[in-house]
Formats: sequence, C-alpha cells, structure tokens
Amino acid sequence: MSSETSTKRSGRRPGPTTTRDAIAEAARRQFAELGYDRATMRGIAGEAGVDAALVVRFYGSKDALFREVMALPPGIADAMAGLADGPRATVGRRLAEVIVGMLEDPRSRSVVLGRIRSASSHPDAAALVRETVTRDVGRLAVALTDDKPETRAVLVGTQIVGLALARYIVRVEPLASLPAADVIDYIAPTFQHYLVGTLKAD
Amino acid sequence: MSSETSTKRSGRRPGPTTTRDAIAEAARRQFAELGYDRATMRGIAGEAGVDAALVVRFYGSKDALFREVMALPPGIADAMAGLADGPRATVGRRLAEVIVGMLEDPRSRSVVLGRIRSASSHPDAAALVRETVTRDVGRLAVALTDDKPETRAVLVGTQIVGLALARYIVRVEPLASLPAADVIDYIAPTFQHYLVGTLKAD
DNA sequence: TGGTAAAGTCAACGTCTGTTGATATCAACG
DNA sequence: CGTTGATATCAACAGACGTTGACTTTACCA
Repeated sequence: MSSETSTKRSGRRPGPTTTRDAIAEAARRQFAELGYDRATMRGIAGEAGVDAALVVRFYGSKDALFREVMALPPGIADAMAGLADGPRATVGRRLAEVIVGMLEDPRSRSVVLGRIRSASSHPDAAALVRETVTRDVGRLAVALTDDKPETRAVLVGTQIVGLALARYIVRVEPLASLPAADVIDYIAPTFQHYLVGTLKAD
Repeated sequence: MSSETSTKRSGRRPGPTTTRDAIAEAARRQFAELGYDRATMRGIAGEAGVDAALVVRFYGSKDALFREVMALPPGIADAMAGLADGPRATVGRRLAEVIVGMLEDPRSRSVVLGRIRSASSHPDAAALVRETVTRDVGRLAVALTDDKPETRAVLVGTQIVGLALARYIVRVEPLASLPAADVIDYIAPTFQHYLVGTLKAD
C-alpha cells in the first residue's frame, strides 16, 4: 500500500474504477435487465451510489448515456471478422462459439441484451441492432460467398436475436437452463446453413 | 336508413363495430407499434376517438386491457395443431407458411408483435410469449417426435421471434422488404431441421 | 312521458419521469 | 492562505402517466 495510492483518473488501464465507470456499469446492468424505458436515471444513480444529477453531469442526458454505454466491446467485431479465415466447413460452429461466448460473458452480455431489449421500444436502440447485423455479420457473409451475402447475414441475425430473446429475456425452458455447449451444438448447423448452404432448398 | 338502424351492441357477429371494439383495435395497434410502456391510455383513447376514462370504464386497467386485447386469434393454435397430420418431409415448409401468413395478416400480426415488443419490458407479456412457444409449438413437436420435443419446440421458437423482431420491429434490410414467399423459402429448412432433423450434427 | 341505466366527458389526484440551477465539499496549486 | 475547478448533493420544475369521481348526455323501456 505504498506507491500508486491516489485516485487520479488519468490512467486508461482497467484497474482503478472511477465513479464514472461505476455509473456506466450500473447503467449497463439496468438497461439490460429493464430495457431503456424502465431503467431510470434515479435507479441507475442509486445502484452506483450517487445522485441522479451527477449522471447528467457526466453523460449529458439519458439518451447519450445509453449510446455511450452500449458501445460494443471491440473484441466482438474482430472475432467475427477473423472467422472468415478458418475452414468453411466449420464456420457455423465457430460463429456459434463466438455468439454464445459473447452472451455468456457478463460484460458483453449486458450490452447485447440492453440493445435487444431496448430495440423493442427505443428507435435508437433498434438502429444499433440493425447496424450491427448488417455491418459485422454482413462483413463475414461477404467474405464467405457471393450469393446474396446480405440476405444470409440478416438470416443469421434473426437466429442470434431470437436466441438472445428466448434464452435470456423471455427465458423459455429448457433453453434458458441449457449448458452453453449444448446451445452451441444446436444452433451451429443453422448458422452453417445460412452462411454457406443452399439458401432456397433443403 | 329505415330498418336495422340502431347501434344495439348485442349481436356477437363481427359486423357492427362497437366503441368497445374500436378501443380494442386501437389498443392492438399501439401496443404492436410502441410496446406496452410507450403505448398510453390517452393515446389509445385518442385513436379510438374517445376519452381515456372510458377505456378504464370498459377494461378496468391498462394491464387488463393488454391481456384482453392480446389474446391469440383461435385460428392460429388450430392451424399449428393440424400441421402434424401432413407429411413429415414438408412440415417445416408448412409451418413456415403458417407463421409468415400469421405475420402478414394485419389482424394477427398486431397481437404477435404487441406480445414480442412488450415482452422485452413487461413481465406479463414475456409470460405470454413463453406459454405460446411451449404450449402451441410444443404440442406440434410432441406429435412429431420423441427425441427432445421441448428443446426442438423452443429452437423453433427462437427462429420465430427472431424473424418477427428482425423483419417487423428492427426492420433489417433486405429482410424487411422481402416478399413473403421468399421468407418462407428461407426459413422453411430451419424449421424442418429443428423439428425432425438430427439435432446435434450437421 | 318519465325514469333509469349505460355511454361518454371533464377536471383533478398523486406519482414518477428527465433535467436544471444553486449550493456544498474537497483536493490541488499559486 | 486563497482561489479554482472538479466532484457531488439537494430541492425543485414542468410534463406525462394511470386512475378516479363527479358530471352530462344519450337511448331504451315501462
């Protein structure tokens, strides 16, 4: 407990959690659990142990807070971009591993669930989901095939958001209690089919 | 303007639209378009051309209005139950036709979208979605196979809610503008796979 | 022609929301 | 010491929300 005592918020390393970071974390949790409308500034501030006015001071408004706090961790887009390099025969399974892994990690799960949950009522959140599907999944599809890659990407997107909604938001059994490995096994063939299979016939 | 003039609300036939029915229709539209939270009693009443207090007089509360107005048209469950009778080789396509047809008809679409949109924020709506998937889709799966029918049903459910969310709520292109026939072609193989295919291998 | 119950309106209530301005606390620095 | 700037709290506003009770209007029926 000698050196490196102070709470100077200068360093960019994840170590010393500032009040600002605590607010961001609380906001992510509330947006993910309640959606944009039911998550309140007072509730977020309360969970972070501060006053609601301080949240406004730091982030400007509830909308701005949502946008700033719901940015995707950069690792996700990179991981998906890298999938095109592996063997085509297993791209569905490898995508399933990335998606399910992203949904199991509390850090990234809260932003994905916050986006999907809020997309149902908040137009900005819907735009966020729309862009992620067309950009990140689209990039993967374009790298894999020339046959309707945009359509393939959005079909993959339907399976992703449907999985997130059913397993984590609506919590339909037995899916909600399934081990992650089983979920990967179940949806990998669908990803494989949508990405590189024959689209209009079985 | 001679006979049959009066506005007697006694008859149960669909013909003469009562004020009560107009409120129900407006409520369905607003719940489907805005979700439970953003749909307001004043807004619903305004669209129906009446005062908000009258909506309470008729339905009791906003929660009760949602429940009463979001009941599934009985034709849907029947149509899904009937699918088990046809040939197994085409059950995926026939289910896709029922689902997409249900989402294209404005009458049933508003209740399905209202449920899914509200499920993200309103626990009662989530329960409604959960029950529909496990009961109606579950019944079909049980009739088709003995191999994990509940898991198969919820996997089909993920594809249904994901499709509804992406095409009608988030409106991701090109899916949102696709003709219904194309959508059926694209998702039929997935339904077929989830219902009667080999679950854990491609 | 009255009487009566339903249909419908109006203003108001209590509560919760996001946001604001004034004010306090405190560490750093000249 | 005194000033400054960031951090934080508090009370309050203005608006929207669901719901209520009193009221008026309409339509049927004895």
